[in-house]
Amino acid sequence: MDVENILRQSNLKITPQRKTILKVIAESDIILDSQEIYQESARLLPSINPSTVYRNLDILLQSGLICKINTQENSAKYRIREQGSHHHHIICKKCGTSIPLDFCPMEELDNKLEKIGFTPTEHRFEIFGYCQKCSK
Amino acid sequence: MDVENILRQSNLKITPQRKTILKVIAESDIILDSQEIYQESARLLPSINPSTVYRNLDILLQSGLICKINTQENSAKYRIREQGSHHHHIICKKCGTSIPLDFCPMEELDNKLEKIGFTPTEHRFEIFGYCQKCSK
DNA sequence: TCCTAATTGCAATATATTTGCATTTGCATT
DNA sequence: AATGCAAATGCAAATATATTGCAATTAGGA
Ligand SMILES: [Mn+2]
Ligand SMILES: [Mn+2]
Ligand SMILES: [Zn+2]
Ligand SMILES: [Zn+2]
Repeated sequence: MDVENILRQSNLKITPQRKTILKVIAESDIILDSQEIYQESARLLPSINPSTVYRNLDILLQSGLICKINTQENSAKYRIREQGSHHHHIICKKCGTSIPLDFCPMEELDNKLEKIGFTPTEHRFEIFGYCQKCSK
Repeated sequence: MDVENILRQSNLKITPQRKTILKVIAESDIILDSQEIYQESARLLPSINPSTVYRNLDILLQSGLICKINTQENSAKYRIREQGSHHHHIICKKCGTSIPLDFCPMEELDNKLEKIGFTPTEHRFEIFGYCQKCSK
């Protein structure tokens, strides 16, 4: 689906700025920080302002369209959140409910692993416990 | 072991500032951010300067005495790195080498899980791949 | 087309962290 | 114990990152 319809589906107003920002994030094959998102957006839409980028990152996050990754570096990174993409689960030991997570620990480790020369191929991450209903 | 000997073991000069900073991190039962580490250090050693805290956090990190955690919030958090404490592994599929990690993804998720009312009891995190030797 | 709330740009502000530099200090060596 | 010197510190200034108030603009439904 194209950026415009994705925004419509989330009941977000369609503005050139918002479309550009989401497009930049969606079409990047690497995770980007706010600076990079601003810079690339400004290349496509020179009049765009950093505040607009920050504000839209918040809105897109809240709408669940993007994910925020906290890396080793000092600025947060963002990536598109595609349904059906790689993800992990929280699993309730009582009722079996499986809640998908929008967080993958690998994203924070890629730098570190590269430094020690380790080439990851698979990983496993699962959280077990009790969901809200079953903890009561 | 006491803070002074830990520093000596890592060939770090022993200064009142460094001792205080490490003590604050070591004796806290929660992970602290740089501000909190500065504030608590300043309570014990009023003359200490924020720059000194930042510089020492870097040095202690490099020496492997503390771990840096990247949380959802805007500032990094730190905790002591105790040998034998909870940790995860990187595992080489060829030679079987198991490398311990000083990173636990749970630390970044505790806030998020609490918000959705999930009470975690166990978790699993493992990375598989090829170590430096075996990738060649 | 009109209306209104949402969005934007801009400048000011806030917060977190880094850096240059002069001074002080830990500690190895005499 | 005195000396020498690299390492560490304090301080102020600089950077980097993110937020906010406000007036002007704009999207999109009525
Ligand atoms: Mn799933
Ligand atoms: Mn182990
Ligand atoms: Zn994953
Ligand atoms: Zn863990």
